[in-house]
Amino acid sequence: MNAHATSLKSARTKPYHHGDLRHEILSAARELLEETGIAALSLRAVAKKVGVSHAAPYRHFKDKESLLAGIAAIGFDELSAQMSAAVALYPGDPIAQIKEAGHRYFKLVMYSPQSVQLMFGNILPCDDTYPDLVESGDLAFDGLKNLIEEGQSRGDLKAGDVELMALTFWSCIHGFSLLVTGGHVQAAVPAPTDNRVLTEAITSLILAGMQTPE
Amino acid sequence: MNAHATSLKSARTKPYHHGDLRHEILSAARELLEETGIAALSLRAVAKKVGVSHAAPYRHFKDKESLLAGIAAIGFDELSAQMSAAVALYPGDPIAQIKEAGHRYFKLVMYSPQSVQLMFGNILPCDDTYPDLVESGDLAFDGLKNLIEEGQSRGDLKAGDVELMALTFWSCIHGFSLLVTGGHVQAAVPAPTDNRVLTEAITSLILAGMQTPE
DNA sequence: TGTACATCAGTGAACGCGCGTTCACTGATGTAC
DNA sequence: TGTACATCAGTGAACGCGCGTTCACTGATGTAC
Repeated sequence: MNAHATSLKSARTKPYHHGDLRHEILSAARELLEETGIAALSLRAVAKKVGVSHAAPYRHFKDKESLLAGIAAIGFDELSAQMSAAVALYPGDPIAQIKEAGHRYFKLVMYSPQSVQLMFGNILPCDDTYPDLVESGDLAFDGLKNLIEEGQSRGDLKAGDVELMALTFWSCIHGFSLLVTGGHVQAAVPAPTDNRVLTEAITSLILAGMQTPE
Repeated sequence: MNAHATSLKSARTKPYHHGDLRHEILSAARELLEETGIAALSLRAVAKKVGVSHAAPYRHFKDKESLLAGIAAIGFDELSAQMSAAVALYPGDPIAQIKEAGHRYFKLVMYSPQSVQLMFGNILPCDDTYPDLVESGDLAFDGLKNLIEEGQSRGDLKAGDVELMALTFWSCIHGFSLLVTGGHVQAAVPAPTDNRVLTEAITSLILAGMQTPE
């Protein structure tokens, strides 16, 4: 067995230096977060999942809250990416873009409800400690406002307070998504059980009040 | 000092038997919950706040989760009371009743966001362990559906799927309330800052799509 | 009315546990000569 | 290319802490006679 083989083997089993521990920690933490909930998420469990000593994360994160902020940041990035994708999918059609954005927002909440709770649930200090997070949230909201403005200028949407219309739409999708992940919708609405259909219906209903009559 | 005075004094300072410990525990727990959040709420802190040994709560609650369920139940009772009050305030006017209910829902979330999180946030097992809770949630939703049906039969609201309309309205108010308590609305909407006005505006906007044109 | 006794409600010590964080360390890596 | 050394990344033992829960107990209450 030569030196090369030895190094390969040790690399396979347990290299001392990890390579990309920060990202692996974030990734494992996101998985654990969704499995266990925010309250039960511990740095030690994350380190264990990655296969690293429980002190290792402190090389990459100041403390536990800083790790949580990192997770939230990824969530906001994901949200922003989904919104962009929705816009790209229906160029020049703001109504379709808004509907698609709503559906993607919903899917994101379904897929990672605990992350959303972390992003919007007042868990992290909102003030100034993590300015990036506030900015990310604002950016997503600005995107929605732009879509509504575009819809208005094209005559697809009624005139009206853009902020208010955006907030109403966001509130509705946000609330609906949380109610579904909270398990309160299956009980309330026996049919249709297909959430894709339900999201579509709700989105249409709320847009109905904003769209110009044909 | 006779026996009566002694008993009075000991009653004032520290009676052995408490009288209504269950309710006092629930009350203290609700306050602590709103102060510290669900994750940081501990049975020991509740007992301390009431001024009782940390084993005493186990006389009245099987375990911590059972106490949480008790808090949630109070929250649902409160919600139900507010909805009834809203209906009673505008007899025969379902639109006004719905608006008032929305505003009261919002105020309830503002006043006790952590309780709401406990009620709707999938913290307690939703299945069968606490059937009262599921039932309470359903009752509130049924009330809303009744209002919408009444609005439809009076010609104030458009015909349409009652479940869907109720769910849309609920989602919107729920989401808006959570976004406000999460601190995401002041940032997004600089004015109007008065949440009463904002709630009214949102409620009207969402109802606009459901109301019959005059 | 008084007494014995069962029942109830709260006590305080103790259990084991997992947590966040610190710290002196050690192994790996890269760089200057 | 080889060697010395600084820097970096991860280790594992240790810290103090607060937690949920149990348990034998004790003080208070109510009831039967």
